[in-house]
Amino acid sequence: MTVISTKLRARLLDALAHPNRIRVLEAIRSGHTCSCEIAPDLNLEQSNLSRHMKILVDRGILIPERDGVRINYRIADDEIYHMLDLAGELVRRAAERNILEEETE
Amino acid sequence: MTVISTKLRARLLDALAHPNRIRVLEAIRSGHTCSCEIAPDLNLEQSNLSRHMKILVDRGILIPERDGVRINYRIADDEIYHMLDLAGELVRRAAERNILEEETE
DNA sequence: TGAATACATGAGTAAATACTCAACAATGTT
DNA sequence: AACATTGTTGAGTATTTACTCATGTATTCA
Repeated sequence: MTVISTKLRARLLDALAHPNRIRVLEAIRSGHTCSCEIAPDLNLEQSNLSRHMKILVDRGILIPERDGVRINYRIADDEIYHMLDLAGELVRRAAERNILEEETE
Repeated sequence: MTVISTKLRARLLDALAHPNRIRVLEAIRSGHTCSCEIAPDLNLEQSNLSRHMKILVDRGILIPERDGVRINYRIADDEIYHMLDLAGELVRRAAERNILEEETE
């Protein structure tokens, strides 16, 4: 079996490791398709969002498709959402553990 | 349903988003338990590794347990490995997509 | 052609990150 | 107590990141 590059995995995880990029992906998940919708929705500066989108595209997470003046984005792989859900699950369970640990201290 | 903090999720993902921290987790997965084994195995400066371990512990990913002079680490939640596997899967599939896209260009 | 809309980018800045070396702290052994 | 082993931490540095403001580019439509 092939060893998967830790570097590429780190690059992927890193692309997801920003609150605003997570929010962008959730926005796309819930139906938004272009920056022009996402920017006001998330209250992000246009140039700032553009740079976040570039990161998500460059890392193969989003696929851009021009449609007139706008650029619609779609997720490259639905498993990305699985990743975000799993991260949420882990955070939830970590919080539970900490509560339990405090109780037994 | 509760909205999971994007900030906490980002912090978790960020903790995993470094090649050496991924390698550390793989080392622990494969049976290593303390820095004294991991440092030479991964060829990392001891103080550097110590800081990586601190990040993993602080973010609730590893749990440290003192045993004499050494500190043994164990994974707080096995789903962390699931996360790393999923990241690998996503990277693999992204690479496949790029090959296919190049062919159709 | 000129205006409008959507997006990208250069320049500058502040903060965070990863790393190294040297010194320090904790634990166990003789 | 002296020493060895393991791990932490302060200081310094280089690089990267996120952000903003202003400007530039691409596309559409009047």
